[in-house]
Amino acid sequence: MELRHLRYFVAVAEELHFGRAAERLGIAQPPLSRQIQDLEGELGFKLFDRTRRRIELTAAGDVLLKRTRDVLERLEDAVRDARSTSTGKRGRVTVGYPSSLAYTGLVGLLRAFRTEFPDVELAVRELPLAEQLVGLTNGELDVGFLRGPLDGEALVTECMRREPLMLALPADHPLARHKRLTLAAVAREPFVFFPRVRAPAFFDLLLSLCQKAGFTPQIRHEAPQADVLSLVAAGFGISIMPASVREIRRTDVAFRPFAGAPLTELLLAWRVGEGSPSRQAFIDVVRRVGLRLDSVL
Amino acid sequence: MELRHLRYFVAVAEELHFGRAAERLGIAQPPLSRQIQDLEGELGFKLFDRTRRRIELTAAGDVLLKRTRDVLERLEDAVRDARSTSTGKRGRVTVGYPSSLAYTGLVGLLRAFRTEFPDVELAVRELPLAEQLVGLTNGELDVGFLRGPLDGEALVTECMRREPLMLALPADHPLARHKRLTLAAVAREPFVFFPRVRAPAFFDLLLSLCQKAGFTPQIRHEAPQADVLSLVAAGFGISIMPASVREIRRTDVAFRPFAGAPLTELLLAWRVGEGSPSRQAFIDVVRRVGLRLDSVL
DNA sequence: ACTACTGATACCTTTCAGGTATCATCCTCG
DNA sequence: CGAGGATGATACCTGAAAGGTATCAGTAGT
Repeated sequence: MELRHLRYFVAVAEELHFGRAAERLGIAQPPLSRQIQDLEGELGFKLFDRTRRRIELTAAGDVLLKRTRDVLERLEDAVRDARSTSTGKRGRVTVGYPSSLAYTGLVGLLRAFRTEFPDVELAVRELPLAEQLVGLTNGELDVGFLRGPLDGEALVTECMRREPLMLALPADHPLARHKRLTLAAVAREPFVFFPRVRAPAFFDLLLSLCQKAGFTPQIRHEAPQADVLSLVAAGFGISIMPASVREIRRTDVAFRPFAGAPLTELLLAWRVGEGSPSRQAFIDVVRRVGLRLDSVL
Repeated sequence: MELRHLRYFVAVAEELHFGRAAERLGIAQPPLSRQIQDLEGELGFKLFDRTRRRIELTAAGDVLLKRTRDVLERLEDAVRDARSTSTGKRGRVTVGYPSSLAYTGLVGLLRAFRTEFPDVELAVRELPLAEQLVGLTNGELDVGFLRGPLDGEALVTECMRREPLMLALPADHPLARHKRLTLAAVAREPFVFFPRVRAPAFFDLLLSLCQKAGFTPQIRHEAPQADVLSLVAAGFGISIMPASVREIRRTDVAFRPFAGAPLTELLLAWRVGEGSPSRQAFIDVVRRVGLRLDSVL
């Protein structure tokens, strides 16, 4: 049995006239008769009573007609849905992001995406860089925002934002009086960093900065990214962070530029090769909308 | 698009391997590849990512797979249901019957039918003969039980029961003392009959019986079939009824045979030509089980 | 680098859907 | 009641396309 048989059957059942049904289907009457006969033969029961001049549906034919209409309709829906999915109008995107992005652009971006693709399910997960790399590689994440540099992963990256690193220190710290600082000036201060495993390349970048300034930082405390700021505010030490973290606007932490502060890149990354259309749609929106700082807090 | 494409697609999607899918389908691999390509071409989007050594479903393909499985399943169900209908295992039968049958065989018959065809919907309607004829002709009734004689309707009939007519008179009527009567004996009694339009042929049969006995009955009261008995019981007059009405066992009505009482036939009737398989199943059951008197009251 | 495996391509064969001509039947109408 | 027209079925032919065989091309694993 093929869809052809079903389509023909529905046409004949609706017209109750082989000639008109054939015309509607754009074929001649004899082949239509034969296809219906073939269908009846395969099914093993009659669909039409051909007694008298007019044909009419048998009880079985009537049942099959109703059900077949439903089946054909569902099939059309299925194709429509699949097509929507193929153009990214439907689907699911899983996005990873570092904690620093929560207040500095992510919300506006997600809002823009949802406006344009309301039927795409969005799953956002705050993850440290290392876990994002794992997720992107094994397919758990479709895209990730992460801070460079990356050392040779099989990922496509696009730079979304370029910003200098800044020194973060308690607002009441003596050095906070200076508008600008040098790394050498804070060589003897205790530092608060995130655990190296969370983002080794970025961690090593910070270390090498200190090395170049002629010292090795005393790392007194480690904390998940989001909590580093609180530890700094509480006076446990100072830290080095991307400039956008200022946007959180904590009054108990002072951000100060320092000499030789490198630019870091916030990257949008995804696995090479074909991805879901929804992923592509998300990437397109990010490219178009960018990471405008959210006007919150 | 044909079912073939869908079946092939499901096979490939499940195996994720053209070779194995082709083997499972019993065809060679190249035609399978081509059919999938054709399907993708017609749909306008890719169903599989063929990057690397292994193929995998695209997001759209995944959507289509789930939906297609559902569609194919529903189609199978539809065919199964239609087949059940074609063999009378499913469907609907509308049965007409005269009020006299309610206590004299119908219940047992319906019980037997329901046991054998639990999925066939039964609609039974108590109808006077005239309305049954209309219903049988226009298709509202599939089968009808009715009392002969019939004058030349386009119906197939089978005699289910043959029984004599009897005189029905109030239990306390003086004539009720006799075991047997003659029509002539009741010539001067008032009669209670049903309205002629309800069953003209049967009505005329009764009239002609009286004529042959040498009198014209005084019809004092008319009543719908079921109520005739009550009027007789109440002493409004006497009536003539088929013997099986005795089964109602009213103690206030006496039934007496009379000389020259003709046999009447209770017929099962249906319209000529192909009917629903359910109708045929019903007729078969009636033939097999017959109209055994119900053991009720 | 070589081999084995996978899907794609090229080309041929065969099947069958669809076309034309015609038949059988039944209904209608004079 | 006979003629004509309408309807679905049958017979037979043609062409598109489904399926087969042989082979290519790319990749992974040794």
